[in-house]
Amino acid sequence: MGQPGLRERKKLRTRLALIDAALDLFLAHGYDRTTVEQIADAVEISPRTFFRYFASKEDLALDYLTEVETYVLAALAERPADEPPFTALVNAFRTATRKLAEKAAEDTERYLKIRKVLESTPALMGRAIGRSAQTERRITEVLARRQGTDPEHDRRAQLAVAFVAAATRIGFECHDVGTGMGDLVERVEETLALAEEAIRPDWHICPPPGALS
Amino acid sequence: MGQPGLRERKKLRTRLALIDAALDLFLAHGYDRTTVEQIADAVEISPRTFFRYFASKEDLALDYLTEVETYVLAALAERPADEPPFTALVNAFRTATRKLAEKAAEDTERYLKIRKVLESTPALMGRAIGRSAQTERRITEVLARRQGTDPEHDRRAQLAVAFVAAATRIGFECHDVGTGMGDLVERVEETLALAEEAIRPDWHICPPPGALS
DNA sequence: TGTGTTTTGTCAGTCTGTGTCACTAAATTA
DNA sequence: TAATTTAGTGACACAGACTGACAAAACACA
Repeated sequence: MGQPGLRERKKLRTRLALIDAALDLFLAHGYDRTTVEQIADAVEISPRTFFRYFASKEDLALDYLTEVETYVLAALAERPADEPPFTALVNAFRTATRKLAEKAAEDTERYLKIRKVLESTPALMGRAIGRSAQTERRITEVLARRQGTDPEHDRRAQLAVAFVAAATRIGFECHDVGTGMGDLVERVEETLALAEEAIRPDWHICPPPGALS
Repeated sequence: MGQPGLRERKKLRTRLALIDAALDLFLAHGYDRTTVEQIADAVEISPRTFFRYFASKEDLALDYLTEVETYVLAALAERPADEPPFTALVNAFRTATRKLAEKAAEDTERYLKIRKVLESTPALMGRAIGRSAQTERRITEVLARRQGTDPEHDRRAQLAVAFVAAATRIGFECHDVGTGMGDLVERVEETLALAEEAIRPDWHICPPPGALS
């Protein structure tokens, strides 16, 4: 049992082939004007099988993004327990962004293609942002657990996550995809620095007495 | 031309009838299990005509929300020019929320129904958040014009809008729909106050020398 | 009342996504 | 190695969202 098994390997290959074929078709003809049938044909599988790999066409385009977002969860778990929450978040998003930029060329290329598709398909961009709100919830859970608070009611934690996530998103948005992954990390660092500048240094460490929970 | 004309009035009536019928069906059977045909039948129009009133089923469910968001644009335009940007934003979101809470009972009921549908349909909630990101862009444009900066590059403005919008969203989220519109304003006020508490009082008024643009 | 414009319905069609069933090939067991 | 179980696939049928084209109805106005 040293190998993942023949079946598993083939599945992974088909999955990647679908993503790559789809992204190229999206870039060539546009997301909306590319049909599932065309994608399936390019990989020589039946359209029915396409939906056994991805729940929807949208799913194919956005799944990789949520994967990236989970890096933040991993990075946050690594932060020392005594780090103030806002700082820990900023550092976690920083680390996750760096990790993305340092991936294999093949992976980053895939990522850049997705970004390009997103930029030329506003509706899809909206869906991506909607999804990342879901990830924010999970990040908030981890942060709240760290603080020993209830994620559903700790509004400071919710705010902190929303702030840092928004800053990171803005950093990504002002990164020019045309330049490859080169400037991405810098853009995000800059924007996170701006966010840190905006926040009171002592915020969230100890809630002022009598403050709203 | 004192009246909007018979035709216009009938169109408005049909539009509202569609929204109300749809919301009731959504609440009774769920958003996904309600078909456009059922909604059209309830109002006695053909399914084809439905799509002349709304671009999509999703559109029917979310259009009213974007309408609410535009209140912020109106409120921001009313803020005195010498108010610091972050304060102006907070006040604009405050005013917009109050305006929503003070609408006619019929309108607020519609709004509460939409909220309930959203809560029971995560996918739809995601779409709503994705759309509001679009509104954030428009708010940023107004704020940047106020400051005389370029909305595409003024990252402080982008951050400020994202922060205040996120705080407001969190305020809405922690408002219990079951209690009617009663506590909504308070919840949002509380959350915005928390956000103000988090931000340096002098932030964004005058960028520190040598800061990143 | 007649005429021109808007709105609506009908029909046919595309595309996404799902349920079902039979078939093949891998994995497991004897 | 042979028999058996299991997973992945293709083919077919179908529901539901949405669109384009054209004809019929409803309306506004002279």
